[in-house]
Amino acid sequence: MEESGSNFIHDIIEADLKEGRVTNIVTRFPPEPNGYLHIGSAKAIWINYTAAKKYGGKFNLRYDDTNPVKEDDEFVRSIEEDLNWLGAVPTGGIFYGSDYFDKCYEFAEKLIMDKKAFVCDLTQEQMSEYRGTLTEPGKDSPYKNRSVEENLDLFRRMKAGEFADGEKTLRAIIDMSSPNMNMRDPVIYRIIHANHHRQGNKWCIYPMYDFAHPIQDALEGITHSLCSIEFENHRPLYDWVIDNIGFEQKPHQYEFARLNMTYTVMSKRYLRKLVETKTVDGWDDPRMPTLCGLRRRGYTPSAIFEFISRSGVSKTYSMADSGFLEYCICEELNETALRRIAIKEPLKVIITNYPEGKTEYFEMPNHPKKPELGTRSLPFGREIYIERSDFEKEQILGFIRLIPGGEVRLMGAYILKCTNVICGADGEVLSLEGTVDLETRNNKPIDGRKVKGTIHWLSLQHCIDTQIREYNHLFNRENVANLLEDDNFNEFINPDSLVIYENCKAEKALEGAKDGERFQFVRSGYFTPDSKYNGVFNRIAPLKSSYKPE
RNA sequence: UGCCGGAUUGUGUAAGGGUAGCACGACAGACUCUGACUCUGUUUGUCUGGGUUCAAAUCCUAGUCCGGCAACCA
Repeated sequence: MEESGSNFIHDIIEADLKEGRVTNIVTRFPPEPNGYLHIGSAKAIWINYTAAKKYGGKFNLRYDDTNPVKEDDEFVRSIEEDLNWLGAVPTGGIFYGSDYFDKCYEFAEKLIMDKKAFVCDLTQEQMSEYRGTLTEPGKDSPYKNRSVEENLDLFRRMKAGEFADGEKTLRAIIDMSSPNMNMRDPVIYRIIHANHHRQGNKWCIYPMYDFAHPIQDALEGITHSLCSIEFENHRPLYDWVIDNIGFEQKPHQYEFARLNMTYTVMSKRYLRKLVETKTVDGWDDPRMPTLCGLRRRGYTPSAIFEFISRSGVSKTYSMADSGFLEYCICEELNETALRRIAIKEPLKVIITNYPEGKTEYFEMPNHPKKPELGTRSLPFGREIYIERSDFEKEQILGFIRLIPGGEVRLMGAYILKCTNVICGADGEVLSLEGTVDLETRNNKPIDGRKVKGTIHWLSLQHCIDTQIREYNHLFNRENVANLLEDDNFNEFINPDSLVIYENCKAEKALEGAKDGERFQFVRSGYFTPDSKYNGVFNRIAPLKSSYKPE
């Protein structure tokens, strides 16, 4: 992961460094272990990781696990796996927000003693009423004037488990008339009698994010706490906590725009829904924007970071073109992927002028522009398969493939002429007959005639069976982020987001292709073996085509 | 009718008083035993109105539009 380029966050860091406000940069990635990481998480990782790296600082991973009912070890493991895969090493260490619960508790008591927090008995409904609205100020809780002693006693009894969930909360004393809702005496501790994935039953009171996060940042010596725009309104509260607890070294929060992409959703809520409704084949479905989905699809961490890096960082609401992500993986794979032949919809061709039982071998380059990547030999025989779409019964404007009586180059082999079309009763093409020009092995036709098209082929005797899965946009609308409010997004699901081809043929060299290997299937796209199902190749991305049928 | 942000070509992002640049896309052409890759060229932009200035995307001002905020979620 390179730290090339710059953005407004780097400008801030450079100014802080220059003015001597900070010396050692420390950033952090604070995922809540309540779901799988997605490409938007990768953006947050990249921003934090590269900011620290560029300025010689540290990058922490911190599981933000302050709510026991939502979090799970399963997600801790998946986050770890995804981070490993990305190669985002937490140079500053791995932490858990819940490991700071003792500290949080201590600071909460301090706030009480400083008359900056009180125990409130209001129910959730009541609190909502007291809070006011966006345009009207709230009013003070009737419990706001409890004495320090009473508050301390009550808070300790909350901790001791004397009260039921929701019976009491600890609230910061700030300002019920603040235009910022977050400052209207926000709850900082609530009672939850639940088993915590890491703390077990040690606690029955848990700090809220707004209280815990600045504390965690301060304790870890985070200098720049980078998060997405939605937390912008929380910054005053973040600063309030830091100031009122009295940390000497103050971390500062800065916000950037989260990643949105066309034709997909990024919120955990909707991703979960896609999984739960079985719209997709799990969190790692290759159509999902999750990191495990992208991994299974065949994307590389480098392509993902290239995409994020080149997309830039700003505070402007934006919608990244998912075609650009595809461009980034193709750009990389064009350089690195070995070329192979696979045929999605095979059409048999019998070469009538080629001896029965004869097999000859053609050396095919593994990469057209990189001879150092070697060659493999491809057997050729009297019966071959070609791609059904490379044949047309009639000449079509702009079509430069095989037609009856026409010629086409068999890639790396001879020029083939179609001499006969065998059709079924309904006119469907069953197979072809043809002849090859034996003079054209490694040669252009001697009579100088021009043969424009080149198609790929496979010897019927020597190929293996396989299945190919092509993936397209999950949604049929560019912007689905705003269209899902009514919860029935089924009508926006692209029915062709997964297309399975059952009876495909592939060259022998593809047999036993391993997890994580990526190939270019010539004239088709980039593919990788599926990690879940044997004998299946997933299409990572198609090759571009400038062929536009009229 | 509240508060906080934001607005630069189709998309994303630079330039922060001095020639609006880059990438992707689109279009046109060259090359090609992958209609890929590569190469060449073209196109389109500073939200609007005022103001300051020799000079404004940039500063001021008034609007407009967009995003976020009323969990004991993060």
